[in-house]
Amino acid sequence: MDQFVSAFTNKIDTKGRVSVPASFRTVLAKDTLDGIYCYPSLDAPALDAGGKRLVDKINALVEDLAPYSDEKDQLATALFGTSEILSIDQDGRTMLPERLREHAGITTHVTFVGLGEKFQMWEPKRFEAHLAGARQKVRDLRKLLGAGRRGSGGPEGARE
Amino acid sequence: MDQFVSAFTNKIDTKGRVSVPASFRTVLAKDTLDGIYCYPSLDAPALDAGGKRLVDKINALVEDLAPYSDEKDQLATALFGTSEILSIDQDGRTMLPERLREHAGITTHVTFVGLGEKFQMWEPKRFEAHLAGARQKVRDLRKLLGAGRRGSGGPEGARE
DNA sequence: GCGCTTTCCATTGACGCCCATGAAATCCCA
DNA sequence: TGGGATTTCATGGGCGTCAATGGAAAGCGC
Repeated sequence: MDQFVSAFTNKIDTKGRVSVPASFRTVLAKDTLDGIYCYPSLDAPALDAGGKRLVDKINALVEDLAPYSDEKDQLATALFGTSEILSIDQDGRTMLPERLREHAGITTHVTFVGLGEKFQMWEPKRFEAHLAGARQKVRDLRKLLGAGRRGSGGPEGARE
Repeated sequence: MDQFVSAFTNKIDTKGRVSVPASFRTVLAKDTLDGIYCYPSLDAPALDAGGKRLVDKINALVEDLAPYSDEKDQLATALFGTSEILSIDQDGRTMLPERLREHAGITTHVTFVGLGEKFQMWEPKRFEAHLAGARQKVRDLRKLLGAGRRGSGGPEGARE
């Protein structure tokens, strides 16, 4: 598997370490830059994270802009300036800097959420709320799109 | 990693020395001209800095302009004329000349901000404000960019 | 000699590396 | 197919190393 899938909640220990879910580590190993590329989500109290693929994507975005343009510097500031390369120790744990923890409101536990080519880290309670909202949105959307078909309220195609 | 990433705030000591963040030093070491190439940002109260790659890029930019044109002279003056090569001592510290500190309003602390191929130095408070603006701008920008692609919620318009 | 700059050394706290433990999942074999 | 043995994972803690910072010592010009 080369995608981040499913959700896991792990504990932050007294030294500030958290285990990265084993399955995520496997994905990162194939896509690595020797660590986790991580930055605050722009519009959610969460952290976006991924491997080299994610970095390449961001680089492409920035490279597209004219050199020495205001936009380029601003984009680079918002992306690279707020990012961190999180190292993973040999036991598969990482440490979240204060700045990142604060953005996500993370204190004692972290929920890792797979989103395919990247993943997010959430404060567990907040993620629960976020998920509930997201699922409601999907239900609404489906009503509009798939008025003809029916899965009714049934099987959850998502995670839980 | 061969890019300047993340942000660090370090202190200027009584002798005017500041530690260059270790991760930046690593990048510079691979890209070195034995020091830091540094000049006042053109449109921000900050300092732009980098290694050989940055110098090459600036050269290319200048060379692109018509020979003997006013633009070329002006750009060359604005960039090269105000630049400095900052040395790094064996403990990884450098010293900012008065002229540069003044341009950025730097007094007791310096925030080093990675922008990928180069980095900037800011007075911490000013950077905070600048960052808030940059993030907002990127949010707006993304709405524009993402509007054309996949129906709204699709993953990866940019990030998030 | 005196002030200023540059090199070297010392401190402290953070982080990486190593090993240990216990729980859960997996495997294996009767 | 069931149950014990083995492996994988998440978590805890001790310890050495390195980075950031402060201060002392040594070179240089006036």
